[in-house]
Amino acid sequence: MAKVTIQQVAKAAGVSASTVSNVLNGRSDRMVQATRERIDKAIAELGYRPNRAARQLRNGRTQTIGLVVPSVGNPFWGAFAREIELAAVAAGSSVLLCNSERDPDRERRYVEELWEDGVRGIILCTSLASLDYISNVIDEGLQLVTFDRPAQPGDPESVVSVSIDNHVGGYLAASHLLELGHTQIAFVSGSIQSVNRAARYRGFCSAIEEAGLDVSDMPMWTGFETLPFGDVEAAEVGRKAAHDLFTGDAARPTAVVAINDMTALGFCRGLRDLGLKVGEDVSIIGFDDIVLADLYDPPLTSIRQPIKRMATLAMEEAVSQDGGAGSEVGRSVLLRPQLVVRESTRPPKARNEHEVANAVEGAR
Amino acid sequence: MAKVTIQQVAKAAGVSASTVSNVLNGRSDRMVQATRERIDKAIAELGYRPNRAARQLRNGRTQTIGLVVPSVGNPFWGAFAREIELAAVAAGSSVLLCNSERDPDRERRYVEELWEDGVRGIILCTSLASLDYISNVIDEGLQLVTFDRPAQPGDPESVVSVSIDNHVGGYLAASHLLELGHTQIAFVSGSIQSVNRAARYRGFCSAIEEAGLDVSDMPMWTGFETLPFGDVEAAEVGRKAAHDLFTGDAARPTAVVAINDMTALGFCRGLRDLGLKVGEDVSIIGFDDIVLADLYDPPLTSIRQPIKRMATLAMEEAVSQDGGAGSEVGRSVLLRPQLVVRESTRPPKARNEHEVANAVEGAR
DNA sequence: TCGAGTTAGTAAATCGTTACACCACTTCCG
DNA sequence: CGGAAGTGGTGTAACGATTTACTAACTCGA
Repeated sequence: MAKVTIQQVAKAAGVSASTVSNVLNGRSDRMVQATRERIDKAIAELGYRPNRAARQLRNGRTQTIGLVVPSVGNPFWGAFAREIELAAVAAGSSVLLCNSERDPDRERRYVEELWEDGVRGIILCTSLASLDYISNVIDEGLQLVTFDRPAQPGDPESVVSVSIDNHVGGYLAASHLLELGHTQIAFVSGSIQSVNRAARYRGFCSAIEEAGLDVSDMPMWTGFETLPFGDVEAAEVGRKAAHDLFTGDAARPTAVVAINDMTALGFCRGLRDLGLKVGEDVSIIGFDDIVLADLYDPPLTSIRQPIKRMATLAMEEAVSQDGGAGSEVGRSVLLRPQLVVRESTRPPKARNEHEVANAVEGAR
Repeated sequence: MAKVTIQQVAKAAGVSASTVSNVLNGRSDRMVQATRERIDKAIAELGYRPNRAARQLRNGRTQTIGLVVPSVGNPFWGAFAREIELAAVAAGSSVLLCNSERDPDRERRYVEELWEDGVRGIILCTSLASLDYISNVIDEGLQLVTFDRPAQPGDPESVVSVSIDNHVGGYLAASHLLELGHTQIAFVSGSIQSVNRAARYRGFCSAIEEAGLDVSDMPMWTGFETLPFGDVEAAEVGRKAAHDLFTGDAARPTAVVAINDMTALGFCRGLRDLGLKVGEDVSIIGFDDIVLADLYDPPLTSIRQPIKRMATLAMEEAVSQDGGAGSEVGRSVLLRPQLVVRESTRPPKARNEHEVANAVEGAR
C-alpha cells in the first residue's frame, strides 16, 4: 500500500511515464491497443492512484469544489450541503465546506482562499446583491455558481446562478392565505437586505394588491436588522416576531408569511408562549419545506424548493469546463417553487379581537 | 494578484528561497532579526501565500481534515459539522465534507481516499463496532478521531475517540421518566447495531432495573433493522414505531425513550396521526437536544450532547502533531450528557386503557 | 529509391516548496 | 596560533505528474 507512482506503473508496463500519463488523460488514441492494455493492467495490479498534489501543482486546479453556505447548522443548508456532496461524488469531486455565517467579510475570505487553493469551482450561497467584493477572483477565471441568489444586472458575465423564482414563491404563499379568506397577513423576516428576501416580499405584495387589498395595511415585521443569523437565530427571529405582533397595540394579523421555515417554526413557538394555537388562531406558512415542516405539530404549510434538482444543477455548472471569465455567457436558472399545503394554514376563525387579547393576557 | 512564489519573495528580500522557507516554517532563529524582518516585509508587500499543492507534494500532507458524517442533512450532524468547520478555521484548517449515509462501504472508501489525498486527520462519525475495515490506513499513520463512538477494546492504539457517555445518557433518560412515575416505558430505535445505541440501551436498562422493574416488561421497538437512515429516515422510524406501538394489541407504554431527537420528533408526529397528545397521553424524551427540540410543540425533553465542546476536542485531536500510529497512546474522551427537561415529559395521566383505544379508533 | 507523412512513443523541463548538505566567516579556547 | 564550534546563511535535489518537442520506425506514392 506504499504509494505507487506513475513511474512504477510505467516500468511495470514497459513504457515511459509520459505514455501512462496519456492514458490517464484520455489520450489513448496515441498508442496501439496492446500498449494501452498493458498500462491498464499495470494500473489495476499496482492499485495506482494519481497523486492529487502533483497534478494540481502541474495543472493549477483540483477536482475539489468549494461550498460556501451561511451555516450547515441550519437544516435547510444542511440538506442542501448533503445533496451537493452526493452530486459531487457522482461527478468525481470533493467538497470543501465553509460556513460564512452570513458575514460578507468571511464570504470574501473564503472565496479568495478557495480560489488560491485551486478549487475547480465555487458554489456560493450568498444573499448579497453585488458580487463586486469578489470580482477580482472572478476575473481571474473562477467558475462561480451562486445559489439562492438569482443573477443581478451588474454581475460578471461568467457567473452562473441557480435559484428558485422567489417572486413566485412569495406570490404563492400570499395567494394561498388570501384564498383561505385571510385579509390581515403579516410578512415576517429577519432582514430584507438580501435579493431573494426582497423578491419574496415583492411576490407577496403582488398577490395582496391583485386581491384588491392594500399592502400598507398589512403588519410587517423585520426586526433584528443587523443581527447575523444562522440556525438558532432564524428561529429566534420568528419567536420575537410573534411576541411583538401579538402583544403590541397594533392590529393583529390572522395569518403570517414567514421568510423561511426556521423563522416560521420560531414563530409557532412564540405563539405557543402566548397561548395561541397555530392553524386555529393564526395561520402560518413557511418557506423552503425542510424535513421538519412535515414533522411539526401541526404540520407546516410551506413553499418547497426543489433542493435535489437545484443541487444537481449547481454542481454541473461548478464542474463544467467551459466556464470561467471570458468564455461562455453565464446562465441563470430559475426553478419554480411549489406550494405544499399542510395544516398550519386554515380559513380564519370567526372571532372577535377580544378572544385573542384574553388568551394573551392569560399567558402572561 | 498573479500568483507570487517563494522565489519572488526571496528576490525581493535579497535572500534565498531556503531562508524564506525557514521563516515560513518557524525556523526564524536561524537568521539575524534584520533578515527576518526583510522577509516578513516582502511577504506582506507581495501578498505572498504559500502554494498548498507544492507544499503537499513536498511534505505529503495538507492542513485539510476530513469529516465523515452519516448525513449533514440530519440537523444534529449539520450542527456538528458547523462546529467542526468553525473549529477548523480557528486551527487554520479546511474541512472536506463526506456523507457516509451510514454505509460501511462508503465510509471505508471515503477514509481511504481522504488519506491518499493527504488529509492531516479524519474525524469519523461512525457507529461501527470494529475499525478493522480501515486498519490498513490507520497503520500507515492516519490520525483518526472517532466521534459518537467511544473507544473499543480492539481499536488500534493511535485512535482517539470523542463521545458522550451514552450509558449515562440512557440512564438519565429512563430515570427522568421513572421519577415522573412512569412504569411502562418503551425504547424506540431504528437499529441497535451501533455501539452508542447499545450503550444507551444498557443505560436505559440499568435505570429500569434499579427502580425494581423488569426490562422484559417494557415494550421495545427496533424495526427497520436493515434500513439505512439519514435525516428523513430517522423521523420515519419514529413515526412507524408510534403506529406499531399504539395500534397493536400489546400493552401500550405511557412513556418513550427515543434513540435521538429526529426519531422522537417522528414519534410525536406518529402520535398526532393517531390523535394522541404528546406529553398528555404519552411522554417522550429524545436524545441530542437539537435546536428543533426547543422549537417543537410541545418542546421536547432531551438528553443534550455538548456539541461545541466535543467539536473543539475532536478538532484538536485531528490536527495534533503527536498522533499517528506508534507514537502516543490514543485517548478516549467521554463527556457527560445533560438532561434538559421541557414539556414533552409529564407524570402519567390517571386514565384507563379505554380512552387511548378510543382515541385511536377515532383517528383511523 | 527518395522524401514526405504518419504512428507510437520518449526525454526533459516544469510546477512551488522544502530538507539536507554544505560553505564562508567569526569566535573561542587551550 | 591552530582547530573546533557556532553563526547565518545558500545550492540543489527531490516530491509526482504533465506537456512540449523530438525521434525512431514505418508507410506510401511518384
